[in-house]
Amino acid sequence: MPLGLQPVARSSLSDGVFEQLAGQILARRVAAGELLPSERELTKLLGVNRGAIREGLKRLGQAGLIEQRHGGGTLVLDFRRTGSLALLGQLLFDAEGSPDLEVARSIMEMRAALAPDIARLCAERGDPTLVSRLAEIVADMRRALVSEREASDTLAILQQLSLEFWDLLVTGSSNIAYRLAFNTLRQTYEQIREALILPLANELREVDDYARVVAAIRIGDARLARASAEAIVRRGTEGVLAGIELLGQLDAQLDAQPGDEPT
Amino acid sequence: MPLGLQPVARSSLSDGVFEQLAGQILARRVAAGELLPSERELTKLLGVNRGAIREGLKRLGQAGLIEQRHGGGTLVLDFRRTGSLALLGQLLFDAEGSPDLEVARSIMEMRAALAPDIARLCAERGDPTLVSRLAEIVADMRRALVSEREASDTLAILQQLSLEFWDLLVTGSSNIAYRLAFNTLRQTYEQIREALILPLANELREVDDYARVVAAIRIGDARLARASAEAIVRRGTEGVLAGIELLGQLDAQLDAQPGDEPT
DNA sequence: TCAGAATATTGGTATGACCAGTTGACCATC
DNA sequence: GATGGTCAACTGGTCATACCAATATTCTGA
Repeated sequence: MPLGLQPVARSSLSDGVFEQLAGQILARRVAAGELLPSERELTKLLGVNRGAIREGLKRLGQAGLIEQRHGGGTLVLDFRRTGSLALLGQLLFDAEGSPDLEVARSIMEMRAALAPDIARLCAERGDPTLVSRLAEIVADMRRALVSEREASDTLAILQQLSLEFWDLLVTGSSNIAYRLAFNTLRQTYEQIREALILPLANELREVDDYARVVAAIRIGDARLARASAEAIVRRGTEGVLAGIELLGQLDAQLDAQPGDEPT
Repeated sequence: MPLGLQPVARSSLSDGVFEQLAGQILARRVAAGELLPSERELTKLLGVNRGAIREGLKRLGQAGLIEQRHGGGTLVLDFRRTGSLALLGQLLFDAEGSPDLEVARSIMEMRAALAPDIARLCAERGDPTLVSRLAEIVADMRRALVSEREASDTLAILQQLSLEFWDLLVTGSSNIAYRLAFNTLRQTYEQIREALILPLANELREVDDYARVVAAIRIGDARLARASAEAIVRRGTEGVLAGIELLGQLDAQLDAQPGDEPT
């Protein structure tokens, strides 16, 4: 009885420092080029000791949001020029917790651009054991489709299998940049995983597409692998873009009868 | 008289902690699943106080290399599954300072996959001011080509202009994921910038290709923009892959008469 | 044999001190 | 007026020490 339990989220003070400051910067409540309050001031503002402040600031620096200058204060950078891909996760949700549709769209677009090339490389370099493992996943997908679960359960399972499928492909591509980018995209993706189940339904259900990719890799046909992978992600991209379009129209309607003022 | 001076490199102790530990982990001198020495031990091993250790560890955590568990030690993660794209820079050079050709190849492949889609989005969404700025860059490239500099200077200038060209395109694509990925790739790219000048020569000199991309964006022809961008990066990718091939053969020859033993 | 308590170890937090760069005001010099 | 030096007041960087909180290990007694 797994019960779907998860480890209780724990977070340190420095995590809180990081998230709060990152949120402020990404929401442009502090402009690039300005100075952050000094570390000693931040201890008062945030109510934690200086060590925690510094740990959080180091993370902000690594994320490309700030630059600490000995004696000269902490400079806020323009994250659009210096920010790292890891910021996608922070950008996906605004302060009120509602997802940023443009960010979601961006992620889907990047996925659509990378996936075909990943499959291509996989076909050029892929090894036999990889192919058999991919085939197993496809078989699992087929089983999930014909099982007598509820439709939403089936989709969730397919989504999980699909993730594993792409994970294997990325590994098979032997491209460390793809591997690392995939890690980041996946982490971000997890945050909106459930919301994407329905928009991605058309992509997830077309198991034949996945089978075509596997077949192409098996015979080392890079061009076919590429095209087949493109066919997969196209369905999903279309679904998500359509969903975003819909939500955008909804927002527009809500804006016609505004509730609260922006800051 | 600019003299070609650069800001003196400075680095804090926690930077040193980060780099040393990251280097060890990325070089697999500590395996995933193992525990790092405790913070108190690290203070002795590295000769710095615990605050600096912790700041460095926080950065390692953000980079996806470790996981700190209250009371349970610091776990080394498998960076291939959890590492962020920002690690590319660390991975590009090994401990002896020689570049990892596979990493370089990965970067070029990712670039080749993203560039066409960036141009495509740019054509779909690009605004007129963008086009005029792009046209200026192309004009500058033409000027650089016909000027009477040394060939290497010309290429360096072209390389710089090319970077600005792509930077503008990325901005025009209105895709935050591309933007952030570009930042990271660019930072890594800077480390081997000079070494890439010659392999990229064919790409840099074909200014007409760049002009075609601009023209396509101007008329909003996404398909043409995509194809033209692909033509640009293909030249560079081929050049670099050929160069890597060459170096690989060289290494193989050197390995035939080994000099020192691996650790 | 094994639950449960005691202990050691680990990361998390707090404080206070001092070092080391940066900045700007002020001033002497040229 | 421009230049360079001095000084005080910041700022981030480093250090030592203590204690809290969670986990791992050992010991103990039923």
